Amino acid sequence: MGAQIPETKRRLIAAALELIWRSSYGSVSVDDICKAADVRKGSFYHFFPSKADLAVAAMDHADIELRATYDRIFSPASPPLQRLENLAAFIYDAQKESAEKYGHVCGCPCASLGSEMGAQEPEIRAKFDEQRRHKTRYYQNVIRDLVAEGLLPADADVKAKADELFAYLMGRVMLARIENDLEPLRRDLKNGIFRTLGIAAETTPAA
Amino acid sequence: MGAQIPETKRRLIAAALELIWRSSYGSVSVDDICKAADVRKGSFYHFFPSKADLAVAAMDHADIELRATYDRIFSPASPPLQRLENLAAFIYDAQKESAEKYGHVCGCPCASLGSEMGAQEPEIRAKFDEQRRHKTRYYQNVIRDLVAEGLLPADADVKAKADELFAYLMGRVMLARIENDLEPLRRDLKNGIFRTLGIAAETTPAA
DNA sequence: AGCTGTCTTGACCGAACAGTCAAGACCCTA
DNA sequence: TAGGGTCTTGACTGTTCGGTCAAGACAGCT
Repeated sequence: MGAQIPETKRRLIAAALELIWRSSYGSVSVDDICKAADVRKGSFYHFFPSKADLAVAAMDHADIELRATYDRIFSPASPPLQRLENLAAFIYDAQKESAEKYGHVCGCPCASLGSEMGAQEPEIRAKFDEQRRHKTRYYQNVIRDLVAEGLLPADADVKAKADELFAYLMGRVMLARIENDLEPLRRDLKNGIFRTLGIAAETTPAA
Repeated sequence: MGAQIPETKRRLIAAALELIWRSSYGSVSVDDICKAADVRKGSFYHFFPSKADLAVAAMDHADIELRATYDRIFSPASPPLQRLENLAAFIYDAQKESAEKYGHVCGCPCASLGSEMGAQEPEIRAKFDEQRRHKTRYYQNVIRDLVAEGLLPADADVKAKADELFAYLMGRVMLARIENDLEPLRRDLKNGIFRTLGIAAETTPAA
């Protein structure tokens, strides 16, 4: 199981993810990635048949890195409303960190890659879809618990609500990147999540 | 006023918009655009100082082309709920048309460009922001009419709701592009708009 | 006819691009 | 210690990239 990824390959993936996240797939060359990873080009093509394959590996890496965090955010030990607040806070914090580190809000690398290259590289689209389904499983789980607690009606369409939540969050994060603006995430994201799911929000926007 | 844009320049803008919409900024070269517009490269650089400047002009063109359509969709002659239904139907129809014409759902060219290049080309970000503000003016207008008709409470935050609607629609359209899937637009967009604005939806999802 | 400004042309540039390859270094196992 | 698979290296390929340029075509004006 433990795939035992070689150090060089790991460095290439990490460098690619960082560079593509900051700018874009098309703006980052294989040479850029090799230089950032301190790896020669021949090694690159030893591990990856093409630049697009590395991009897919980078998407995978980004997703897998987040799994422990998502397990913590959606821990069944927390009440479901708390989990949603955790999610909103995490998204804001992660985007804020990217802005401080790279000078601008970086959004979601998988969504940006999917938008830029999904049509031309089917494997990128497929990887995005896989990750979308993976994330909506967390959302479905918390929605079911909201139903169980009576915070959502028993006949709520769990799958539909989870899909709506994914679309809402992705849109908000991408907009934050495009506009380079964290403020709407800080101010409105929590209420937006509640509204999207149909939970009566008692809170006012963050000051 | 009538800026009198030369035919050659017009062809370059149209070709650039089409090619970038289909694929992406980074995947389309100046040569590609020139070939599609049947224009020689020297002419290109006579009209545009750089590829990025053409992209901004293409965003402008895309937006201006839509203004008459938006005026029709949001005509004050229609009841406000009808305007929102018009909007949902237009978005679906436009995306469906792009899918039939180009083989896949193309999303919004300005959002894709903004995501891909906004960080590196400030003028692209600025143009996107200008267009976002322009569109939210339509949304604010219809929200005020919804308040006037008692469909929204008198103390509704018009600007906040308009911004939420923009984010929701952009997210939905970008997701349709990434996943190459029209179905959620057809099935859920109308209800999603109502939910985003806080209007009690009496309708069930489209079959 | 001559001038001027706008537009067009096609050849041209150096840099950057994705990708290749043969040769060798390294490490495990036999 | 010999062999073989994995990895590394750096030079290399042919193409394409965004952008430049000088020369000329063409129109409108005088």
